Amino acid sequence: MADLEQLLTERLAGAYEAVAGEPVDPVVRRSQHADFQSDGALALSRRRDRNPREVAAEVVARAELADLCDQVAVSGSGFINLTVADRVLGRLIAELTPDDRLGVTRAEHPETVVVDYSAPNAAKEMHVGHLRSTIIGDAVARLLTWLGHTVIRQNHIGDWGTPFGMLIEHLVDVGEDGAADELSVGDLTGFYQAARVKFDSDQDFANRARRRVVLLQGGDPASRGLWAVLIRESKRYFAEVYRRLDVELTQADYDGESSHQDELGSVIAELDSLGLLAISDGAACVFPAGFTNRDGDPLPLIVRKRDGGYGYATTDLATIRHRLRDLGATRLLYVVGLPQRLHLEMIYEIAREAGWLKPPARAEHVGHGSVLGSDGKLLRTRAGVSVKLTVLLDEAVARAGALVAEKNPALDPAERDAVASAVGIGAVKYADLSTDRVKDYVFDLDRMLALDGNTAPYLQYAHARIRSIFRRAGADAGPPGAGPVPVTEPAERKLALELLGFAGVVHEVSDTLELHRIAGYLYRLASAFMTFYENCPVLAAPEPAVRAGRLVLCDLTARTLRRGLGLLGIATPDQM
RNA sequence: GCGCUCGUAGCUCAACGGAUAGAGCAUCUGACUACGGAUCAGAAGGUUGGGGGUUCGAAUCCCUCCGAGCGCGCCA
Repeated sequence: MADLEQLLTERLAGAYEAVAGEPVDPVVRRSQHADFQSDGALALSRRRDRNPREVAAEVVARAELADLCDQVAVSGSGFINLTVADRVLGRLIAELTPDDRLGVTRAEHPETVVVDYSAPNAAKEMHVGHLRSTIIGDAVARLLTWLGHTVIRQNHIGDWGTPFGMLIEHLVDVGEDGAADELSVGDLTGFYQAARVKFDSDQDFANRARRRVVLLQGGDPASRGLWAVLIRESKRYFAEVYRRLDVELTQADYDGESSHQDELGSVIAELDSLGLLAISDGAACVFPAGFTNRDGDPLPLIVRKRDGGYGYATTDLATIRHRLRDLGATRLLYVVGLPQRLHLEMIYEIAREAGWLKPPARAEHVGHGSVLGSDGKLLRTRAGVSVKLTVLLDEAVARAGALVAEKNPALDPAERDAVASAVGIGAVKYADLSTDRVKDYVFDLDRMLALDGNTAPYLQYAHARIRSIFRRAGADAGPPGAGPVPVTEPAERKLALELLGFAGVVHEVSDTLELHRIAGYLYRLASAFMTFYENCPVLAAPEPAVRAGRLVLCDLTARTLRRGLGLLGIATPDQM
């Protein structure tokens, strides 16, 4: 089944082409003034030097819309307004009902997509700075997976580099068992800070740490063993955070910096053989085209430091080469904060110059803004450090729990905890995903957990209400009607039209990755349902056919909310 | 200095180049003898930071100025 917008577009496109002698685009979109509108006549009239209204009238006369639209009106300025017939809405809703994909077709050209997200640092606790990448990346991965793409999730954790010298030495000091105890309680920050303090205050320790880095990077087995303990404990901790966040990142998705260390030499050799390498101030650099520094000189990416060591830039190059050459990805998504834009653009450019990144493959920076505190600055604790993610989530869930206990005291405690988690975590995620991701936003639990407006609890409540109808209806709900669904009331029409719009939104977002458009859609859908719910009795409908039809609308709404929120990684409890 | 991102109602945010710029909160008015009032209906609230330009049409695209945040060679 084609979606409604598509159906109307096809009809009108034919008429436009007949009038114009050439294709006209765009043709049909949703409208506040009617169900749909077409503005093609305006552009066309300009090209033909004709009155837009006359052009529109001619198009309408040629288009065969009578079987789809009750009403086709031409505005004074040349807009064509389309009002879809009730029976058509009813038929399309009936067709949509048995489709468990809700009208969303799989991608015509499935591809291999790498989604790089979350990327916390090993041996450090996750903080609010990791929140957005983790949530956005997870939603992107869920969405593209559902559309039929082969999605490779990559958690590029910071598990390599100079800090590990001091961390390993501290591990030696406290003993492996002691360290495991210390780390397993999730106090990674304490462990890191203890190491840091010693490094800064104890000259002997600092020297040991530096030697340890050399040993580690030289492949010393004992050092690697100790390093592995730190990584193992870190991953254990990350897994717990991901479980709480309901984020689909697993052991298999780790692709840390350490996993590309063996490739660095070959990356540099390859760049050198291509003539891309230059020595500047003793460091091996690549100067990608189109980048300049503050003096207007070419801007280098340093791939080998003066001391012979490698930095993150080289690792990033090895990683992008691996993803393109070995994994065969054609779409690389870097879900990383906006401040890293320049660095990533340089990496992409070098990958192009090296011949690794070439069409149809492309790399996209799915950049996002920051999480701010109520003062409008980066969210920090009073002590000035980043807020721990677990602290943030604990508070969200606790607040949600209090809310649930107040609003629905009858819920048994175990159920209440599950709902509190779904609502609390959902609220945090939804707040992040419901605004344009390039903008910063203020972290405000009061607003996130509000029961009115564009929030997760509002959408979850709409879903729970529908589930409640079906619980109450019980067995006598009967099977969904097979025939056309009666759609006559304004509230029914509005709801039906929204339901038919899901596929369009999902496909649009799969391209732009503007997830807030899905959120906006779901909010409109939930609002339309709430209005319907107030105006159109379902179980007490005047006649059986209407009742059955309204149950179909309810069912479809619940499934769309559930699926839509599911794509965003947000749970939908049956009651709350 | 150069670059990136942003600037929309009192507040938080929407708006594929389309008509009269929409929601929620806060403010004011209404609606519980119907399926969960965690709701719904209505009112009021705007020179889309300023100024130019392109276009039949600009919050959106281009230029410029103002303001905010962030980047710009050996950290990640």
